[in-house]
Amino acid sequence: MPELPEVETVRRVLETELTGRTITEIVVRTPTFYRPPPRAALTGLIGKTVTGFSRRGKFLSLLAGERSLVLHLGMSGRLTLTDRPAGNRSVKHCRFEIGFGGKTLRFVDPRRFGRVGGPLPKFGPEPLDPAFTPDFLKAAFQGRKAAIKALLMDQGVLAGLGNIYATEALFRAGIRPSRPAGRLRRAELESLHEAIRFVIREGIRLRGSTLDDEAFLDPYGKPGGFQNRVCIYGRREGACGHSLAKTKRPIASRSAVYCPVCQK
DNA sequence: TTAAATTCCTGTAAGC
DNA sequence: TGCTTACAGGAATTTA
Repeated sequence: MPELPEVETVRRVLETELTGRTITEIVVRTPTFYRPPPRAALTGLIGKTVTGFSRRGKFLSLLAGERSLVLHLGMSGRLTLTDRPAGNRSVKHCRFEIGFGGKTLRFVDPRRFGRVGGPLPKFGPEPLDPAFTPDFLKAAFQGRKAAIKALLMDQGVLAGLGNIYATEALFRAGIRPSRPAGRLRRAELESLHEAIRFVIREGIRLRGSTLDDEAFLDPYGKPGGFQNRVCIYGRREGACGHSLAKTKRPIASRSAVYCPVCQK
């Protein structure tokens, strides 16, 4: 599922491939989005030239001068580049296509959790921004009783972490996902800060993580490499050699995996 | 203010 | 084998 490193990987590819190209065609293939895209936001792009792509957290924005189009991949969304013309009806789960005269950008989203258009929500800092510091974590967690993992995945606290990178960062920092955030000690905040930056940087460097066949692929259709560096996510035994445990209760309504030996 | 629960959806896995 | 059920996930929304 796309988290910050995956979205950043997509952003870099699209910026390289599409900047300077002019949008010639918009094909909305399935009008049955969970949140239907404002048609005008899409069709208004016709004739505009792409000036770049930006990313905030897991949100991606296509920039075309004054106009922009916000995209979120949800959990199964994929942006695919093809040399085929738009309008191929045999592509399954294709929600819309943007034609660039010879190149086509497809938004394919089987589970329809993806979003198109609309404003960006409020975010916490980017993990690789200088504003993200151990002191920031201390202030953000002050007095909070919620599980640390829930806060790490709260985009309003810190932008870009999802289940995979939060799980990995907590393992590397030796902190159990169920710990109340406000009770972390200074040394733990420091190693957590370091661990978050490490997994995000590695995730970007390795072009995201592709954990199974249906998982993330970049716009060329290429898998990422971070799955080979994963220590506990999706594994039965941790990279530490210990067998992993699940928290009794889900955290932020999803199961949380940890190493009962290494994570205190 | 915070936090927990609910909702969207469908491919996959597990259970019978 | 075929059917049913449970589950997974991110974020907006609702409820406590």
